[in-house]
Amino acid sequence: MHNTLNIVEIEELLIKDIKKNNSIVLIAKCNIKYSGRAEAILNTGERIIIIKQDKSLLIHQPSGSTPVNYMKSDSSFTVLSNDSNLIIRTKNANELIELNIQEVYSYQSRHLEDTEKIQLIGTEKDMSDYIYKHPNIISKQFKPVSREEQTKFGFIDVFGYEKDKLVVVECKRYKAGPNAPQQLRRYIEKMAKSKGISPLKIKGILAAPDITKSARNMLKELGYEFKRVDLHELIFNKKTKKQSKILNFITKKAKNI
Amino acid sequence: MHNTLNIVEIEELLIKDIKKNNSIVLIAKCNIKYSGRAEAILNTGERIIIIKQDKSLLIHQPSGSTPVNYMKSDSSFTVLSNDSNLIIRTKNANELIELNIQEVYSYQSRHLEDTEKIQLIGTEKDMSDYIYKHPNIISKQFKPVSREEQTKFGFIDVFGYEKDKLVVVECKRYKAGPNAPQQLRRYIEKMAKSKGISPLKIKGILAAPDITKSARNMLKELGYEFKRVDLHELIFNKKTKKQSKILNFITKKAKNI
DNA sequence: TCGGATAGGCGCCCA
DNA sequence: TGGGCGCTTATCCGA
Repeated sequence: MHNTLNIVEIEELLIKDIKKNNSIVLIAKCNIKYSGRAEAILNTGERIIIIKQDKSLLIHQPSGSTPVNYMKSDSSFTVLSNDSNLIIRTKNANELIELNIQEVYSYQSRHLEDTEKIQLIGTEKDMSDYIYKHPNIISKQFKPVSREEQTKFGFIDVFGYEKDKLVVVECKRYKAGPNAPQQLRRYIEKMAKSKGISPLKIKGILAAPDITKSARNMLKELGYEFKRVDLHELIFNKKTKKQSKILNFITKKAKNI
Repeated sequence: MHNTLNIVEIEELLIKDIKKNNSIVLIAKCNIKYSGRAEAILNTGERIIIIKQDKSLLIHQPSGSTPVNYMKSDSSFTVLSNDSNLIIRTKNANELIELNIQEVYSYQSRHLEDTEKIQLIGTEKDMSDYIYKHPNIISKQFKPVSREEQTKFGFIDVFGYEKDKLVVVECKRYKAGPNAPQQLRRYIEKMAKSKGISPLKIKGILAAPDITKSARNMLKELGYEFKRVDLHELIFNKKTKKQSKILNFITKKAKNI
């Protein structure tokens, strides 16, 4: 039997740390009820519980990368002990979690200082930027006009023309599925309607590294084109300063596990 | 200045705990590089780092409910110390995270026992089940035939007929957006094509608690119907045994924070 | 394994 | 605040 921490002491710590806007990590045996957008129960097991200083709650099982239960930031917390159990009730506008803790194996808290934001390269936005700057990968005639713009027809990744024909480009970072041709169709039909022209007058291009078979069929039936564009390849073949800095992983002798 | 733990000791603990398939939680100051499906850097800040026993990695900033960096389960871990820094390198097939830890404020580990799975009620599947069992909420004539079935036309939520007219129902748990009418359209067109009939011969119904204005316009243009169905209301008005058990939250006097 | 779709999705941006 | 949409989406389920 492992050591477990005293429930009443943990209760005091929790109340103090939540008030002080500290982040808290518990390792504990608990069961959970959730009521809100759906209803859920999770029977007793050992989990990692995080209460962040923004008043969000995360409960993680020992496997999987998504939390099994969670609450958004700015939730309110109520703590009480009951015989040998510790109950944490977390509420926000329409949701409620009741965490019933039987045993606490570890309790850690600290106010965390972190003002940094992640810098991410290789998103769909980067892909549409790339196409905007290198329109020849779409076609020699393609002249882009706008990118990532919320037009009155909808949100179009890259928009431009070839000679006198309008062109709408929809980008996907990964293999395009059946939703992609539909999205393209929707933008084109809205644009055609708005401009009072036939949708057939607008060229649709789906730019993605790959496409599923049924999506390809759909695209063909709709009269649009698939253009293979693999952002990852383009980045690796033509590293910018930004990327080369990121990719410059230090390599040293290491203890492999 | 807070106490910080000895980097070399932490290195030893990490190697031991990863080998022993323990779950590990660190509170530490670190910076992070990621390379894989995208490229990312995150400069130094104080974070919560979790290495789960399934060999997944999660790094959480002090706010927000999604991890800022992460790796899937079954990744491999390499630990090394370098002057006063601890480096954890996590790899899987196509991805790499390098975690450079400057200070460790807390280290906890334990093998967690948890065989439970969450039981969830109120999903879209529950909604299509409900419609299947209570077809009158769609219309008096509606006779459902199948639900949640991967037909050769696609994955249709509820399928049936009214007298001699085919009916396709698409369910959304919350307010339907512009994608919903398109999805309905896609299923109906595929079905029409497959059966060699006109899409106009098939009735399309979008069942959802609400719909955005532009989605409503789109739906109208396509000749489909919106049917307000709010699963949450239905569940609350007509609690089943399962739900009433879940919703039976213990109410006791509590210390509000 | 791939494909298709949901998610208690989350988070971001923009009207 | 709501709408629209990408996400290192993750996760589930079926072919």
